[in-house]
Amino acid sequence: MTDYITLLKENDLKATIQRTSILKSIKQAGHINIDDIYEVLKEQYPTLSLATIYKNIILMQQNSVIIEVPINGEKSKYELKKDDHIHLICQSCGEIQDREISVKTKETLEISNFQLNSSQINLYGVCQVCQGR
Amino acid sequence: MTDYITLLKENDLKATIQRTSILKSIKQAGHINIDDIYEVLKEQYPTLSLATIYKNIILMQQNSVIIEVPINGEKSKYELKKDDHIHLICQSCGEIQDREISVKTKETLEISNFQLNSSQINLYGVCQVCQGR
DNA sequence: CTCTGTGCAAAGCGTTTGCAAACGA
DNA sequence: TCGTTTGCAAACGCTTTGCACAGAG
Repeated sequence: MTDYITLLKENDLKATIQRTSILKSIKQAGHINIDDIYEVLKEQYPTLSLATIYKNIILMQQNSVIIEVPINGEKSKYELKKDDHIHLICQSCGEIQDREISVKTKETLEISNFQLNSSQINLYGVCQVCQGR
Repeated sequence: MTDYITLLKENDLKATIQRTSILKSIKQAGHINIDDIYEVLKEQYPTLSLATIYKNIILMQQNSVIIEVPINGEKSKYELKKDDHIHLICQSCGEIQDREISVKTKETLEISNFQLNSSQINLYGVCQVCQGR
């Protein structure tokens, strides 16, 4: 818990129970959308409102604590901020796995005349578990 | 025009003026969102309704005539269907450029135990024009 | 103690739906 | 002609807003 408090303060945000809880639910799920955060947290905090989640998701995005993951045809999910990475999105079960962007891949993405800030790589397919069915 | 009629029929869709016009506006813009399609087309077809555009965008997506391009923090744009490619998204002017995915890049994205269907690569940065300011 | 954050309810908007009339094949 | 598509208006559902109260620093 303490680590989320620190994380928030480092990014100029007050540490409230709502915010640390949201971060906790994101961390636990890996990638999660707003409705699911609400479902998870309202058990523990029955008075928590969706509006609060929306406000904080926007805020924590602006302050680089979390990152939006837009997914084809679905509501965006959110993940804790970390270095750019690849998302393996299973079209069968919906699971999202993270993979490092290899040095080789990075090199091949250096495009002349474009000053690259961040990269978003989503690979859609079928994960190992679902292949075994 | 004829080519859009063919394109639609090849994909099991009736060729209506609304549909060919939508495709024309997408082609011309390269990447465009629904509101902008509406803005462009209502000049020429004042009775065209937003509902019709929504219905057809969904339909043409399902029938693989067009592709959705989800963009961080913005409304999705749409492009004519073509092979997977890279989007260079300028965070300064909003322009989107397409680039081929090189064979080298493709190779580095072959991930074991994942059956890859399609890839979505968005690179956010500053385009050449905007760098020169 | 002060200022920011929360929760609730209402407002706002983008998107979808139902249906009669128009249209494509 | 027959089944599909369109346009309109209403309905819907997600997201945002305003405000009084609670809570963090």
